[in-house]
Amino acid sequence: LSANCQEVLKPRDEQWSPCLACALRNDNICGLLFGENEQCIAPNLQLGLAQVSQSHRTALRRQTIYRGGQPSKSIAVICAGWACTYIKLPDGDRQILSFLLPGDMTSATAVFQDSSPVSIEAVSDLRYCTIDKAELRAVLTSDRRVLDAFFEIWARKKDAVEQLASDLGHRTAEQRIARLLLDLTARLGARGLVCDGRFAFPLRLQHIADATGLTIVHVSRVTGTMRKLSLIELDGRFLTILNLGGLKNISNAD
Amino acid sequence: LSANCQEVLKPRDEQWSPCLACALRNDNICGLLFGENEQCIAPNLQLGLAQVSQSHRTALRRQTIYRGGQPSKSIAVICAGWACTYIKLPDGDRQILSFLLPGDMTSATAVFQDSSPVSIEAVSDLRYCTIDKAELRAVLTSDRRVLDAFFEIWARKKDAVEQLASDLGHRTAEQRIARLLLDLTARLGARGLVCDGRFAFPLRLQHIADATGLTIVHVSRVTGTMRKLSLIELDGRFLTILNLGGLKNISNAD
DNA sequence: CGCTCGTTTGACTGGTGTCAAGCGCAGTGG
DNA sequence: CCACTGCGCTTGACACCAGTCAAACGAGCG
Repeated sequence: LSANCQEVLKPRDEQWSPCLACALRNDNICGLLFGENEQCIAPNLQLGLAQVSQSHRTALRRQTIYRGGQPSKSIAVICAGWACTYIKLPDGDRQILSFLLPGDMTSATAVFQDSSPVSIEAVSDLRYCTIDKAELRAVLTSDRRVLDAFFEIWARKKDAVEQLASDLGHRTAEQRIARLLLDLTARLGARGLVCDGRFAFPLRLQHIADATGLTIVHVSRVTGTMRKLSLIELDGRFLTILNLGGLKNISNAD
Repeated sequence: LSANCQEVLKPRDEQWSPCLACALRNDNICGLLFGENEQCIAPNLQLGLAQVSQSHRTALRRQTIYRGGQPSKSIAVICAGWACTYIKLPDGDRQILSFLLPGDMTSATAVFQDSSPVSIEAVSDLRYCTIDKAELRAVLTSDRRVLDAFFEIWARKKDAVEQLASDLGHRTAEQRIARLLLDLTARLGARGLVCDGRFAFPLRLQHIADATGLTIVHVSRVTGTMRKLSLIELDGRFLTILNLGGLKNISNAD
């Protein structure tokens, strides 16, 4: 197993120099905004793009990064750890709309708005990088490459939410959970964070329940069945996909 | 009752001169792109904005305006009638993501993409106006007002889809249907298409079922109950909200 | 008249929620 | 070292919302 898969985040243990060694940088929005790795010298760069300042922060699991409705001058990019976006329901329940993995950006549409109805919370201990909205807007309207990249991200997010809505409306508990696990596996795999179907898995059953619109009790039943069928191994800290074909079969992927 | 509420669309009956008399123009994207009514002279305008050409079309109910996945060079604005956006599920079912009312634009994110996974279908007989994506892109990147207006539309659409996901995951059949009816009433009301809680209602039970993730049988049961409780009157062509407070109570609005 | 479309109703089934109890584990403090 | 506590997970019994299947009705229409 590579070091990536075993990564356990200890944000306060180290004096990390954030972006210099970031393996994600060449693939996500950071590379575009701050330059590729080989060009990277200092946190504040001037690269033909307008200058965009960043500020790195950490959060402990369960901590709210952004409370829906409150004005905020910055958006964030996840450096390490997982977060989730959700909206609160009047009865105290919540619907998790997406899980943010390392390299993901928090709501891209928020760039042009003071506030968003969507809250963001750390799932695991978290390291993230905030970017000033105003500076980002300036870059967006001045550099066509950045604008295109953002539209690409918007479109993908939009597709994901629409897919979520369709899942919640039309799929069974088994299918929803299988699809969630497969989606996470694919997205982490693309970032090189999966080894032999195994990866660090900070979600509690409550997260899965909030994301799939189910109760924690039923999620427990379904994952229990999946384990008994040797489809997955889930021990609280790590998830292993034992039978990818079987899971895909359940998920009824189109 | 005003003429608006009784409007029955007969797209082929008349030689309409599309935008000259459009009551929606001053409130939606058309006014911004083509100019306000008093300035409107010809279908092709030059107004300080780049020139954007439009083309008016009609469709019969049930007709597909856009088939998801296929490349398309234009987006559309609904002039009269209702449409819906949906995604197809592998089992043949579909999830309706939104209903497009007069003045609404079809997926705004599609402006920067060749194709979208979301299909669009006419709910009632329809009159709509297509706008070339490339010309629109040019205006968007050159005129800041238009860009801002589009971001506003994007944000609202995003909020609506997220709200839909949360509804599908967490609300009962009664609540979902009540919320759908209230949402339509509010949006039509803002366009002046509602008189005393009454408006033309082209949706079949199947549409409501596809939008709420329910079966047509259950939708029939729930609307039947609402009728018996004198909350609504629904005779197939028109919907009347008889007890707005009662409906809102059921919908459990936040 | 016969057809289709949209709707309604009834009987039954089943997936998921609710309530409740209990277990294992990791801290934490004695 | 041990008891206590809280959190997360599991399991069982039961209830209920919504799906499925089936039949019938009315309206519109050729």
